[in-house]
Amino acid sequence: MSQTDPLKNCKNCSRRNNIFALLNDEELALVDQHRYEVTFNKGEIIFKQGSPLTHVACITEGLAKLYIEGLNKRNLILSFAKPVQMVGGPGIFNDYIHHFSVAAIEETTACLVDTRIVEGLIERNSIFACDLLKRANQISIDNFKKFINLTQKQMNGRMADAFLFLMDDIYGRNPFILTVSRQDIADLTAMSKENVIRVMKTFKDHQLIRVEGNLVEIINKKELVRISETG
Amino acid sequence: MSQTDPLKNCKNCSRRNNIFALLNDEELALVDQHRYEVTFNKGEIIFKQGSPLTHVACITEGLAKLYIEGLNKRNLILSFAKPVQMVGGPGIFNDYIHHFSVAAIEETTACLVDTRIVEGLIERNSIFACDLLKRANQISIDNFKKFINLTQKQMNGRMADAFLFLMDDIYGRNPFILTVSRQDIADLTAMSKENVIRVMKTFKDHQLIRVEGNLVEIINKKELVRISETG
DNA sequence: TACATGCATTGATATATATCAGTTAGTATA
DNA sequence: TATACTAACTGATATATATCAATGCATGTA
Repeated sequence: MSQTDPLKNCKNCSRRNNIFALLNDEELALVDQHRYEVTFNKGEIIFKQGSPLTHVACITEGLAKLYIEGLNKRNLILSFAKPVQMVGGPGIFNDYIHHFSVAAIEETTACLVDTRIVEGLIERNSIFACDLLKRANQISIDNFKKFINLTQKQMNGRMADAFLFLMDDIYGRNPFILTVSRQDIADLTAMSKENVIRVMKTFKDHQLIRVEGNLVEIINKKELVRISETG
Repeated sequence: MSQTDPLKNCKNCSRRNNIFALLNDEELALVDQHRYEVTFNKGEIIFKQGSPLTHVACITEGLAKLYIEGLNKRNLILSFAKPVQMVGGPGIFNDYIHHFSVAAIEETTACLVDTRIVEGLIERNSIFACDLLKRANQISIDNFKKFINLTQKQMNGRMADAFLFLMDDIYGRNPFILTVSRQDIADLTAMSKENVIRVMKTFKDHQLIRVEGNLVEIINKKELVRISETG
């Protein structure tokens, strides 16, 4: 499955985030010297909400979830991170605290880069800074959509959204192997896991999706989009 | 009410956002040359969601609401902007579209600054850029709290939050004159206006708040905080 | 004065969703 | 093999919340 790519250094890395193309060789070498490549087992925490923010992560393999630990042990999944996404934290330039947790859903490899290095680059390379600002803005825009999803749609609409999101943005293929649990989908859609199962059943009964174990296929995308849009 | 401050130019402006202190005289003069001071009547739209983003606004007087226009004519208020807040838009560096609307709740004066000027400053002044990034990050952090409020608390908790927010962050005094409508509070807490009224009544009955017309006083802040925290 | 308009309010009702209790099935562990 | 454990699933019930319909109460307007 994975290539025989040694990921030896940032300059030749085939799994690096686009943002690093904005750095010159010297800057890239600096990043390279201050990164740690770590592989996390399924279920392991990469960043823990409330802990000091010392590194940002660049996911090179696997899949991780970004989630807020909320009230009464309930979580809210903000998003997932797959290769080659960068998972920073809004704590940068602020309180240097992680404001959400990140955990590996599958076995996940990440390069951890010292935030001080990132900050140095922001200060000396304005193109890099602009790109980070652009990314922060894009996350904001995505959050607006999520706000409407979660507060103005009911369960069917939220679930339709979730499946379209998983297919298009996370797994990027149509029959896909669902590596996230029902509870994760519940945390993503802000509903109970029981209702996740129930809505999945109605989607199955209405021939919108096909579910066989962990294999999920979107059969009627058009209708799912309609459900997602009408709430 | 308002000072005899002519707001003549950015350099001497007593109502300018802290971020402009990071600019030198030349940069500040550039901003000054490309700003338009406009007063909006109550109810008027300052920025309209979906329209091109050409300017950012610095509120110098009054109060505005930032809201997403969602499904079925329902709005979600993200936040309010009072003096001396800057209201940009995450569309900067992205699609140059407004992703939320901004409307005056009271008569509101704002300086509109060309985004191209702001972008130029970001590129040439890294301290300015870092501060903007910091602000974008802070908005993200605030949004996380909002996510938990809206998805994991029920009506009483959300309303308690709303009143504490209005007192502490928006009006900044205790008996305060509520210039936002019941519908606005509904849009802020993602509930129906009828239920806003009902919960306000129970808060009144339990001696948590005092309401007389538009005048609201928080009587039992401690209990409101408790309700907010327990959901 | 009479009328329209918009906001605040109230009560009755419908409904979306969570919770609880329990079953099943698959997987790991002793 | 037996046991424990977790995740998936199901049905019954409780409850939070929205919706609907109506009323009052301002404020402005013909």
